[in-house]
Amino acid sequence: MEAGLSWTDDRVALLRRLWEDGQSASKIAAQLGGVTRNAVIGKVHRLGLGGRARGGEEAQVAPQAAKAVEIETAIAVVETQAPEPVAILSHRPAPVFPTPAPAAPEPVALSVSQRVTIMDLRESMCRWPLGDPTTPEFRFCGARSITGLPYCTHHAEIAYQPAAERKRDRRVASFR
DNA sequence: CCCTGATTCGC
DNA sequence: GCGAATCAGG
Repeated sequence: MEAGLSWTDDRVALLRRLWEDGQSASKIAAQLGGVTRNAVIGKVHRLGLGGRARGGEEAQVAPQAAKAVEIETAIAVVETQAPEPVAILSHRPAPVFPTPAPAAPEPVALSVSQRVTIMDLRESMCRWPLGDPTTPEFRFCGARSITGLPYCTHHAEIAYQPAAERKRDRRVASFR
């Protein structure tokens, strides 16, 4: 389902854009998907884009890129620090996807939802998707993931339900 | 330990 | 051409 990942014209174009925009290799790799930061760096050099961040001294992040990251981070921080009204749990908005069965409201102690953009998502963070991937509001859970797994304890329970049990006790993972 | 890019070199 | 391994550094 995810085959043919290679340096197609559009992927190269995106790579160029992001690299020239000052994004780091690892972040670019994350956005491209299917490649490591090494692959990105290797490609950058082959494209002759290398030597960025040079010019005399060490220029870390491009101003505009820094600004963008700054904003993204600010958003993440705000959403994280915001009191996150516990009440919202008992009064949540309608699910994005149709919910066939009532599906138990998951009384789980969601306490703090990190919510991070792909920019801030790291290996040790829960990769459970939140929201519509096609919108800028899209986020990943971001909570501390279980070592060796891509999800936090909460989402791992949803993601890895025993086949047998899942058969009858099916619950809809409406990505919320 | 987290991260960064740079380089090498077998494939 | 590709990218893992490795290196050098913050």
